[in-house]
Amino acid sequence: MKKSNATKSKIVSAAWKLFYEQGYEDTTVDEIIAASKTSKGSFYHYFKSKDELLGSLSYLFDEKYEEILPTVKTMDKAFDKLIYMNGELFGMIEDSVSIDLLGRLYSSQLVTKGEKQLLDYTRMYYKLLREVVSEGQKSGEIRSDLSTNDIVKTYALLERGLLYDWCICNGDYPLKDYSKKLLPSLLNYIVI
Amino acid sequence: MKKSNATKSKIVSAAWKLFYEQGYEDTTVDEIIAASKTSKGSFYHYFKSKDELLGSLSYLFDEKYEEILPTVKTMDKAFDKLIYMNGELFGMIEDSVSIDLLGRLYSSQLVTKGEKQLLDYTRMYYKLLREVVSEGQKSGEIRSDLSTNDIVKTYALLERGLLYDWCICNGDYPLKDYSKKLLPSLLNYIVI
DNA sequence: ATAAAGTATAGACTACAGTCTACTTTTGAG
DNA sequence: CTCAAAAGTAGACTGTAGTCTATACTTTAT
Repeated sequence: MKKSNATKSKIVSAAWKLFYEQGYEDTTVDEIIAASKTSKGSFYHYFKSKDELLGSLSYLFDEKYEEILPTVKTMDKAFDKLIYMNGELFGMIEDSVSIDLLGRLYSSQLVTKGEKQLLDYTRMYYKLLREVVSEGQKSGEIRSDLSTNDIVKTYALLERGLLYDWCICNGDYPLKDYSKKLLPSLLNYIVI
Repeated sequence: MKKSNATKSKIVSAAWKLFYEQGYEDTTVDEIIAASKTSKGSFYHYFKSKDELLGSLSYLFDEKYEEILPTVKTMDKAFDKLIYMNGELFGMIEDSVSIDLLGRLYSSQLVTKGEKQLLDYTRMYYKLLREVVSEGQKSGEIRSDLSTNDIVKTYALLERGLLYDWCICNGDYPLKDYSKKLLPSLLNYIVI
């Protein structure tokens, strides 16, 4: 087990390098194992499929949330926090995530037999959302006749819907701006 | 061109039969052409890919809309029409569409190089939505500071979001009921 | 120390989506 | 009616994701 993490991360970094250089589809598993000097056996030991490797893209969202956490703490309205978080996330996605890879992620999460990282409720993404919503409920700003989890699930559903749409339209409109126009209206139903 | 439609529909019906019997993934193109007594050449003449064939599932939605059209006409509020249409559609999906196939459809539409049937704005689905929204705007029930198309796009986005979520959760909650709770609140922003 | 069990690596092999090339049938312009 | 272009059919072939079997390395238990 000693070398395990070394091998796994060699695979991961080679894969992401290739994905960004050539696109997901045009990168073969054989290329990944050649570039990382590993083998099919190792690759499929660590990942159920090529898609599962792609799933780690979800955790990029968490890094962003981690990064903006301090700023979020300084804001007082839960509603504003949510809008701000969405803006930062979508801005980051627009600027630095390949739409090909994002689309592949959303596509593969629907059919994968492996982990569904998008639904991993232990992720920072969900943790922070729960916190913000729960506080908003305590302060009376957000309705309490719905559970925190229900509201978080709905918020996540809306973000996924926006991202799904952006991907299926090949990113031919500005994601962050579009969401800025739409999300606040949609979220109105959670405030009192 | 005489036999063309015959061959195409032999392929289509064999394919759907097999998809429902064995699932999408477990049905091979070779099986489809064997069952339909056609050939690889024909298959790929009519469809860019196995996924494109799956795309015709979208048109099932249109049939439903066609079916409920008379009832919709009898209703007066645009808002009620939209909610009713959604209920009927989602009810039909819940009852008679395999979630495996729906998930595959939503998955493949994100990555297909072929037609994106979900975005085919000539479909009955979009036609009827445009009609309802446009009438609602004329009667002053729906806000007119947004274009009919923008509102229709948003409505479609929400439905896709709801369906994406239902698929990714493996259909482990009742789609129609869930939407009945959520959609009216979300749609509030389109009414005056 | 050594055996046994568990974990990791290797690469040959398989299954299947999709391509390619050659052939056949249909269409329609003159 | 003829014949050239277009549309359709056939199946052998290719590329690649994923499987399988064999071997090597690591850990734990006695």
